[in-house]
Amino acid sequence: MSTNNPDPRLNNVMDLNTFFPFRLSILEKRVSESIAQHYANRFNLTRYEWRVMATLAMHHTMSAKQVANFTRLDKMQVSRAISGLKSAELINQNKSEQDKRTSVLTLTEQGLALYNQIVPLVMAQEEKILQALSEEEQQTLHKLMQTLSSHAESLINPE
Amino acid sequence: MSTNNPDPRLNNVMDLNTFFPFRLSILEKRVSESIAQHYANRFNLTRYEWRVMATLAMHHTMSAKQVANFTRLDKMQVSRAISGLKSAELINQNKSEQDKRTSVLTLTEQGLALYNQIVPLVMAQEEKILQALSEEEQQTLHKLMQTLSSHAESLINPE
DNA sequence: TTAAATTAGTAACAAATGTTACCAATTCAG
DNA sequence: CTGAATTGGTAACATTTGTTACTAATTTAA
Repeated sequence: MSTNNPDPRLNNVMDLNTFFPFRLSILEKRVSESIAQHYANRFNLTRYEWRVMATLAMHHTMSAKQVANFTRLDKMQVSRAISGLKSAELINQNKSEQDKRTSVLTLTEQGLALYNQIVPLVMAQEEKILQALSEEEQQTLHKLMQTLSSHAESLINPE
Repeated sequence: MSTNNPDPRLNNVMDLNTFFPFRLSILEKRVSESIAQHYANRFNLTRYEWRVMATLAMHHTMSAKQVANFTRLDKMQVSRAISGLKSAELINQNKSEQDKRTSVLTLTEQGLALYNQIVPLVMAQEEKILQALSEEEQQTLHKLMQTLSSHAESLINPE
C-alpha cells in the first residue's frame, strides 16, 4: 500500500507514510493497545484509571490537581477516573484539612494489591516491545524522544 | 515532579516517567496537537477527516475500505469522516460500477484546493518540530520507530 | 475585615466515538 | 443455478469524552 497513483490534478502530494505525526500516532496506538491488554479487559480499568493508580503509587498521596499535572490529563478526565476508582474501592478520597477544596487521594489495600498485580504484567510487556531494539538503541530512542518532547511542548506552550 | 515519596506500603514502584508507553503517549499527544492546530479550528476538519483527505490525494480514488486499511482507522470512523467531508463538499462519493457495495471516493475541486492549502502548513509544522533534531538524528529516530512499530504490530497481531 | 477574584472539583449538558445489527450486493459451495 | 456465507457500508443505539458552568473554599487586595 504505497503512494502510487496520486490525484493527477496535484503536483505536490504529501506522503502520509513518511509524515512524522502519522507514523508516531500509529506507533503510539499499537504500543498503548498492547499494554492495555494487560489491565483493561482483565481488570476492568481504563487507561486513565490505570495512570491515576500508578501516579498514586508513586506519590502516596496527592490531590486530583496534582494527579492531573503529573499525568497530563485534564482535570475532568481525572475526576472521572477518580470516581471510577472509588466505586471499585481501589482508592480513597478525603478532604484535605489544610485546604478543604482539595482532596487527598490514596490507594486502598485492594488498590495496592491490584497495582502490585498489574505492574509486573505491563513491565514485561514493555520489555517485550522494546526487545526489538538493542540496549543502546533504546537509550538513543529515549534521548531523541526526550529532546523532541520538550521541544514540542515549548512550541505548544511558549513562555 | 519526580518519584519522591512513593507509597510506603510498596517495595517496587514503577516510575511512570520512564515507562516507555507513557512517554510515547505524551509525545504523540503534543505532536498531534501542534499539527492539528493548523487544520482543526482553522478549517473545521477533524483529524480523521484530514487523514482521509490526505489519503485520497495520495491515491486519487479509493473505496472506504481501502481508506480504512491505509489510515488504520476503523470502518465506522471512516464512514463518519466521509459523511462530514461530503457535507462540506470536499469529496464525492459514488457507487462503483464493478461492485455496487463499494464506493468510489475522490476529492472535489474544493477539497483539492483545501488540501493544497493545508499541506504546506502541516509540513512546515512537522519541520518545526523535527528541527529539535539533526538530520542524522531524524534518520535514526525514523529507523528506530519503524523497527518498533512493526515489532509491536506483530505482537498485537501474530500470524 | 470584606468583597472581588481565583481555585479545586464536579454536575449537567453537548459532541464524539464505539458497538450492534442491519441492508444490499457479491461470492462461495454444493 | 441457488441458497448460505461474506463483504462494504451505514443507522441506531450505548458509552465515552469534551465543555460549560456552577459550588464551595480560599486568596488577594483595598
